[in-house]
Amino acid sequence: MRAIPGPSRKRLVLLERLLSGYTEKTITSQEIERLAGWSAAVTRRDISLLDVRCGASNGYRVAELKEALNLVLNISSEPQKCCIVGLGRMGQALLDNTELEATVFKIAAGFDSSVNRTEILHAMFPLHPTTMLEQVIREEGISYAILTVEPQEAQPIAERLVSCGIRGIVNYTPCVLSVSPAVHVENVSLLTALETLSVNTRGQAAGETRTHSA
Amino acid sequence: MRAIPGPSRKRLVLLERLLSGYTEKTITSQEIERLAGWSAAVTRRDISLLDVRCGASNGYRVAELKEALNLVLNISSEPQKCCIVGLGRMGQALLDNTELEATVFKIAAGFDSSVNRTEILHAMFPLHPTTMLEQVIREEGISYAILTVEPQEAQPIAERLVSCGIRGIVNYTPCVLSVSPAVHVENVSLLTALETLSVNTRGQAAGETRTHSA
DNA sequence: ATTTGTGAACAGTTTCACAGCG
DNA sequence: CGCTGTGAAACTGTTCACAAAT
Repeated sequence: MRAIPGPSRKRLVLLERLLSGYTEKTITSQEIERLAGWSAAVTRRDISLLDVRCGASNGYRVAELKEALNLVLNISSEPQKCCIVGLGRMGQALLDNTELEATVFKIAAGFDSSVNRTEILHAMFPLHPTTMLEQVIREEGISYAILTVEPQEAQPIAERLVSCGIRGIVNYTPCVLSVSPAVHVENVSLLTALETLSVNTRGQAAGETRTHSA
Repeated sequence: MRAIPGPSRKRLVLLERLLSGYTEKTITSQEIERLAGWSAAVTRRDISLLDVRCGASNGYRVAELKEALNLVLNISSEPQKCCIVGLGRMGQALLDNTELEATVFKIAAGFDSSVNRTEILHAMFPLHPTTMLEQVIREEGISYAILTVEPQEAQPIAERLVSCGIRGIVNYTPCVLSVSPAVHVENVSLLTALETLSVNTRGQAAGETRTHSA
């Protein structure tokens, strides 16, 4: 299978999210346009990148689409282990988040530099002092890190995460992380998001009828 | 001034974040490449979209760059009002978040459908039952909403937010919101972010030496 | 009749390469 | 000499429009 271009990747993730709550048997590219906000043509292109060809005329079979999406998004096979680094307000809010319950993503560990916190807090998975970071990530085979530390810790911790082979970081800090090109970073801090919303958009660029980014 | 193309917008936001913690007087496009992960050439293009021309030779003057970025990101002038809708775990974590303290973004109200919560919780700004949503947003002139409600509430609340003229939504739910093209949505749910990291990237698309998205 | 899948045209974005400035 | 700023080229991504499929 070919590599999926950047913009399509983002849309395919949103399409997976969209279909997860969709109960009809089939869906047309026009219906996706209505629900997701990007053009039907672009959806047909995106889907043609998958290896699904559901014939024609009555739209895509939802079950088949979901399967193909799970495959390309890597969320079909084994569980994927994550860890939370930083157990302040935000980290704690994510601790008992039910959002990942029915998914392949499993939180396997939590870290904080305050031993106090790691001993007092309760979770469905073990909490460790940050000194154990490298050891636990390697032993558990953790792929993704959720970064919820204080800003001044963000860059040094990111470097440690990269050094022990993490594959991607969900960055809840407003810092820009300098990491090896091999490691993916998703910036999801409130401030970054608000600034992105706030950008002057007098005369939007083509193809951007609706701004929709993951 | 011309409209800023989509990809440049995202990078300019990250550049602003980057410079906020940068103490040198000047910065070169090569230094930005090292820190942010995209090419120096693309940075020079991005900056040329701003109306800064800082001559040549010893890099950009950081102060001048910051000013131009604040202008184009709309974060120079008056405070911009936000509200939090949904005061569960995540909403509460954002309540006393210090992240927005030194910024133009001010949280002006919080909403929850449980009156219990709005009465028990403490914040620097008033908390209201969700029934008051439209009235408070209009009266306060709130521009942005931070959506931290339960998934089943996400779409109906989004529609109410749009109907009372909100300009953008930071979406902490894993739902794809169907809203008018005029309203921007930033999807920052943990699940969406993890799925984006997880996408098969054997053979990345060009220009994507590092994945960096807001 | 409706909707997919795709070649071809178009539009947007990045890279290259270098003239010109400090 | 190093670095910016930018034409021009290369490339990526989107839209159009229609033949094929059901």
